[in-house]
Amino acid sequence: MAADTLVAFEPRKTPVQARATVTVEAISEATIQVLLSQGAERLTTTRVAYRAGVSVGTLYQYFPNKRSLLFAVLEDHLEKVTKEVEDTCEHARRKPLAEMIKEVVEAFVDAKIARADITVALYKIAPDIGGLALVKRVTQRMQKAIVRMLESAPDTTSSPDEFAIQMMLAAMSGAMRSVLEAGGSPAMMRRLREHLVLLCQTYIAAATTQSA
Amino acid sequence: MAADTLVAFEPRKTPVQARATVTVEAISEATIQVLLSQGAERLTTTRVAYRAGVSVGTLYQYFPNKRSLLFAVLEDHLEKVTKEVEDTCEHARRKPLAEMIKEVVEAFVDAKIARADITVALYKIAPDIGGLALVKRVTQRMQKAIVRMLESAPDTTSSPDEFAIQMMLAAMSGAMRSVLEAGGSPAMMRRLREHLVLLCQTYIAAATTQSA
Amino acid sequence: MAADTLVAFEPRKTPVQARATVTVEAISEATIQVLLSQGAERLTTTRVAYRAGVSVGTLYQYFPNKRSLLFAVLEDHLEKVTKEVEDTCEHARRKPLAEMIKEVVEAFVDAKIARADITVALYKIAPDIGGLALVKRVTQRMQKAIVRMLESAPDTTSSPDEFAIQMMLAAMSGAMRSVLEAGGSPAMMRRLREHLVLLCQTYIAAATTQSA
Amino acid sequence: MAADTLVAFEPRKTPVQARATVTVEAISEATIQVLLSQGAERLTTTRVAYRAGVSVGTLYQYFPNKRSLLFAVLEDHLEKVTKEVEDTCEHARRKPLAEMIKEVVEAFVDAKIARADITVALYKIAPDIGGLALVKRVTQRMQKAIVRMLESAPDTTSSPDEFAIQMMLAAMSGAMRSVLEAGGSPAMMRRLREHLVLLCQTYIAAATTQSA
DNA sequence: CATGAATGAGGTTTCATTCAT
DNA sequence: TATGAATGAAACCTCATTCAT
Repeated sequence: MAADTLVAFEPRKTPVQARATVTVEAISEATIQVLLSQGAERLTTTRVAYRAGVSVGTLYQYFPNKRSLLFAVLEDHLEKVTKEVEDTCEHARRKPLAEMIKEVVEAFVDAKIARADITVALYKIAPDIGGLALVKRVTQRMQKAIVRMLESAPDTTSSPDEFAIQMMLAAMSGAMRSVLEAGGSPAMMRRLREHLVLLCQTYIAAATTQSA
Repeated sequence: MAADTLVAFEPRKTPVQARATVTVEAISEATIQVLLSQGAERLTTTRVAYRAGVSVGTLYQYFPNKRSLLFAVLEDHLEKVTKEVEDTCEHARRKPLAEMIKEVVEAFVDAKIARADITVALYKIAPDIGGLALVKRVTQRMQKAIVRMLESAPDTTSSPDEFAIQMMLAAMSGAMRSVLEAGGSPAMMRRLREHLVLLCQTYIAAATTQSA
Repeated sequence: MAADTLVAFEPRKTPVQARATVTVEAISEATIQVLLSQGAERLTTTRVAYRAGVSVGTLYQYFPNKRSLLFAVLEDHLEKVTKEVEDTCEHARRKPLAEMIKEVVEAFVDAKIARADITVALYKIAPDIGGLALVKRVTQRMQKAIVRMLESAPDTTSSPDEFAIQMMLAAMSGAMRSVLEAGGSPAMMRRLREHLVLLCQTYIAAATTQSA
Repeated sequence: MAADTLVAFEPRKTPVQARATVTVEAISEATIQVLLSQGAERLTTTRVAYRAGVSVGTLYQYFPNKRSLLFAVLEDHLEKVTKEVEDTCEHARRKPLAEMIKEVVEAFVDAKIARADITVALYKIAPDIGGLALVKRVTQRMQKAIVRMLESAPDTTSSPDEFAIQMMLAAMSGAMRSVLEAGGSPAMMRRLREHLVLLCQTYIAAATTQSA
């Protein structure tokens, strides 16, 4: 499996019968199960199919190859997290800057923590399937949502510094990753949440001031 | 290859002879070359040996298995970065807090950027070889060095918040990773450097104040 | 797919209804299309069905298995060529020997060239489906037709040498095959046509004389 | 297996140790054995390796893929036949035209008959491995050899008609193929031999006269 | 009758590792 | 000690065929 370009890994066949939809769902779910229980190197298409209760052939009816399967699962996960951040941005419009940052960071952290195990599992496979392109895509979506939100802030005049937002996102996800991969305790997670809010708030405040 | 426990993957034999040292060096170097030129999935022991100008058999004389080889390379890389951070911490003692942070962050960023390609390549293999344990180890070393440094700060009274330092390290490496993996331009790197300094300074300042 | 014995691979059900005939026709046509556009190894029943605009299930209603499908297509092709040769033989009765040969050879060559691409495509699948038996069958039909024709020749006394006719057919189809597979140009084809006439005429003349 | 272009299918590794040479030989031999005993569709790399008494891995050390294996075997066979024709051409120089033709045709027929089973087996796989290019190559070699031979003929003035030689070769191999595939008896083979000589002699005589 | 989801045996190929030379 | 030939488990993926809907 080589992580090539940003190819679309759409399911090879769109399920038209109800049965098929169930099957696709089962396969995706099984992929996560196997990933969690066996690890990335033991994740084989055969095993996934077995876990999903279908034959390998069936798996390959819906996913042209292993990468597309992993890609779909990763995409699904990132989509959920991104959606939550976007929604939060929408909700937080017109609130004070600090509050905005707080809500976004918390939404992000909570989304990741809620799916902690999947998140960690996906970290491992992302490089193998060109996850970078995907990550870039959702990062841009989040950035755009945050920019829109910040533009509605009542207590700032300058337009938001896009680079700073990128930095914030990078720091935020990077820190999350480090902690999640290290397998932090719930208590740890709570402190992480608080501190990440603080970190982002102070940074954005400083960056905004500076670039103003 | 499963990322099991924190087993030591020390080279099987300590090279006492000059020739052996050269060989080990050549193999390590070849590993990086292959990793960079062919990617993680095309990194085979045979290919590495070929690139190093030795036979597979010889490779296995110095490394009991593939993981130990990759482990050694990763360890070497992390060691260098960590050393540089530690040295910088030593040098920066008794300077003002902001200056301390600046120097440490810059040392870290510069070390990573100087070996950008290797760094990115190693990101990909780390999960496969239990790189987490290694990362934890060096993170602790850096944390300890930073704590020692901060304790010598003339402009703070409270002892440094260890958790905050962890957070800072996590944010710092996480942000670096995001940007490096995205393949940022040199200009991007320069801004990254500045902003990361700013981010860490404001965060540590805030965290120190808060926990005081 | 093993090329077993000379089993009849008749379509599983005789299409009594018009709709069925259309379907069978479409499937046969699709088979050729796929063969030409994708090659023999990419010729799958699913693909053929898709190209024909029906489901695999439907395909299997009319052809018990893949071999029978290919067999039918090959049979159809050979039938057409053979028919043309037979008709020509009928038309050419009582003409001078050389003229007879000329007409038969030209009929054969023209039939093959008119369907050059199909001919070449079928060469590839014939071995896989026991095409030999089929070829033998039509060769015998052509031989018989030629014998009947030659018996009506006004300028020979001896009855035709059956072996020589076999040889002629073998040489004729073999040469055609070589040239078609090599992808000869139209100009090449024209010369081939002339020379093949010459070759057969001289050979038959010699063989007739000799065996007389 | 797609019959792509005229790629060189050289063994991936040139055997340097004596053991390796033996292995390559065994694999090639086993390929023919399996082809003869099991047929083209049952010819799998696993089976070949097993028959050769080595592991699949070993097979793939010397042949990068299945096609290259079959290609090598086909090449070897064609080489032998071609060599025999070339040698015969050399020997037959300065003899009368009819004698020349006779010797060449007989050399060709004999070479094919001596390896009848292999020849037939190879007919089946040739299309799958781009055998056409190979056939073209050896055909050209034989043509060239024949031209050189004919130029030394004492009883002709005009230089030989290249197209006619091509035709002769096509007819000759085509007829051989038809008869061999039909599984002719030894008696049949003997008559084939005689008649093919006659066919070629008369044709070349006619073609030479005509084009003169 | 038609559909298309499901099957699963089996094929090709890779590659970490061993061991006789 | 170095070599590189040999191993073989195991991975990915295809496709002819069936059968419930």
